[in-house]
This record gives sequence, structure tokens and C-alpha cells, in this order.
Amino acid sequence: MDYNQAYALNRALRTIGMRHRSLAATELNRLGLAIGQESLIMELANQGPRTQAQLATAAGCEPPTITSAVQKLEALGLVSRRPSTKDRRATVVELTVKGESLLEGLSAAWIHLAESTVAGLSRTKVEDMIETLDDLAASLETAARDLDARRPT
Amino acid sequence: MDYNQAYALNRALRTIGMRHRSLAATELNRLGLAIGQESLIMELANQGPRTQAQLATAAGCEPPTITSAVQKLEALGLVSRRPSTKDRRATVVELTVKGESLLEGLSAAWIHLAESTVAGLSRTKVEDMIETLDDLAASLETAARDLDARRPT
DNA sequence: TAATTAATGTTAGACGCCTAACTAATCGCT
DNA sequence: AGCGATTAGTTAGGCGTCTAACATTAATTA
Repeated sequence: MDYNQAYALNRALRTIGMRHRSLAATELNRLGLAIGQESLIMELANQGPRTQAQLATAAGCEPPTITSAVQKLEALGLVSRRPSTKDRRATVVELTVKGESLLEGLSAAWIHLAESTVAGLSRTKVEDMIETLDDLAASLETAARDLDARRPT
Repeated sequence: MDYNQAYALNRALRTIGMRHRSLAATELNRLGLAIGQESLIMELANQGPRTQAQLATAAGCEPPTITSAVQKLEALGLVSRRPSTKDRRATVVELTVKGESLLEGLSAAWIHLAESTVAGLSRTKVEDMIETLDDLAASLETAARDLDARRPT
């Protein structure tokens, strides 16, 4: 690949990441949430109670990030924690009633975010966009996995 | 747009942002740089000496981010600062010789980053990917602009 | 010209995310 | 059965980014 293509690709991805994150943050602020917390709430809503390790895998981030996010969600009363009965190392996280009451607003906010994200597209259909982004997300996941498989212990 | 589409879109964008940023960070770390600094260096290489306000606009971030990034680049000896002669508020930032010596490695790293980003694509050609991402980046820029135009003083 | 408004850059403090280092518990192998 | 290796979670400290508040200088307008 030549430099101009690489530059264009990386630059587009940088601005996409920053802008989408920023729009997401303003949507979530209206609900009293910070960015990152939504992915835990949605995962708990979809899958039921999960350990923090499962949440880390689902959210694609590292354990310390989960520790801190769960602590804050617990302080907000949106989530509860209890020790796992089967594995005494593990902590099971569960949505509280108050947490579930957020789900409706969260869905609306997420639709609004997606709509403003694609509102200004000039030559791409939304279905094609989603298709393309899924392909890219998968490619980046394998690139990331390959990278730290190559990183020794 | 229905919720499932919105969820898929937002989720793909979240992972794309996180993974690409993370890959970029490991590339830059090899050069002794942190993420974000590369966009200033590249802008200075492309456009010549710039004020911090111009750098903020080009990088798509806020003035305090530039202040801190420029301070660190200056401490590394990659960049020099001098007061503008025409506007006594402004600071002009310029690449040093040591900064220019990084450009070659930076280009190589950026090509490598782009290649690993797209290496795992299964159903999208690179040219189409760039086209689609440019469209999306532009859409998100206008969404962000509209948002804080709506935010009053 | 004088007064108001706008722009440049800084500091302070917050956020999410990261890595490194650690404890405690479980797993795996001999 | 026991010991080394792995896994779950936490703490400490770093990064880039943001907003809010501020001082300084420039531009606008009365």
C-alpha cells in the first residue's frame, strides 16, 4: 500500500473514532452515564448476570477498566455485585431494577447516535456502511489478537 | 433506523476506534512517540510552521490538548516554539531537524498500521474501504459541527 | 477613541483506557 | 497429593482527551 492511501485511511479512522466517541459521550451524559458504561449495561441486559472477566471480553477492554466501571455503576445503584458461588475468585455483576429502568432511554439514545452518525452520508447506503464496518471491525480484531499473541510472556 | 442496526453500527464503530487506536499506539511507541503526537508532526511536515490554533483545527481536538502535546514534543526536542511576530497572543510551532529525522520512520509505521488494519478484510476492497470511511468521517464532522453550533454561549 | 466582544493559549481537574505489579484462588501435571 | 502455571480481580500510575475558568492580546463597534 502506498503512503497516501495509508495516510487517508488512518486519518479517516482517527477522526471517525474521535467524533463518534464524542457524540456518544454527549448522548450518554444526558442519561447520567459516562462513555464505556453503556457497553456493560447493554451486555448485562442482553446476557444476564456476568462475571467481570466476561464483561471485559465482551467490551473488548482490560480488567482494570472493568473494575473501575463496575465500581462507578454500583455507586450509581445501576448494578449490583456478589461473589460467585462456584469460583471464589470471581465477582458476578447484575443489573438492578434501577439499571433496567435506563434501558429504554439508552436504546433511544443509541438510535439517535447512529442516525446522526450516518445523517451526512453522501454516497453510501446505511446497510453497506454497516456491512463494511463489520468487516473492518473483524479485521482489526484479528490484527489486535495477532499482535499480542506475538507478544511473549 | 431500527435498534438492531443502530446497535451494530455503534458497536462496530466502538471496536474500530479502540483497536485502531491501540495498534497505532504500539507503532508509535517504537518511535518513542505517544498517540496524538503523530498528527501534529505530520501536519507540521506537510504545512510548515503553524500556530497552535491551526494545529488544533487540523488535528480536530481542543486547545488544551495541543498545549500539552506541544510541550511534550518540545521536551523531546522534536519541535520548537517561538512567539508569533504578527500576533502577540499566538505561538508558532516548527519541526526541528531531529523532528524531521523521524518522518521516514513515521511514514513506514503509518503504512504498516494501515496494512495491518485492512489485512483481515474478507469482503471489502481497500479502495472501497477508504472511500466509505471518508464519507463517514465527513458525516461525523458535520454531525459534530451541528451539535456544538446548537450549543449556545 | 473607548468599550465591548472575540480569539490565543494556559492551568486545573475530570474521564476512560492502558500497562505493570500484586494477591487470592483454581487448574493441570507429574 | 502437591507444586507450578494460569486466571480473577484490584491498586497505582501513566496516557490523551475533554470542559471550565482565566489572562492576554486583537478585532469590532459605538
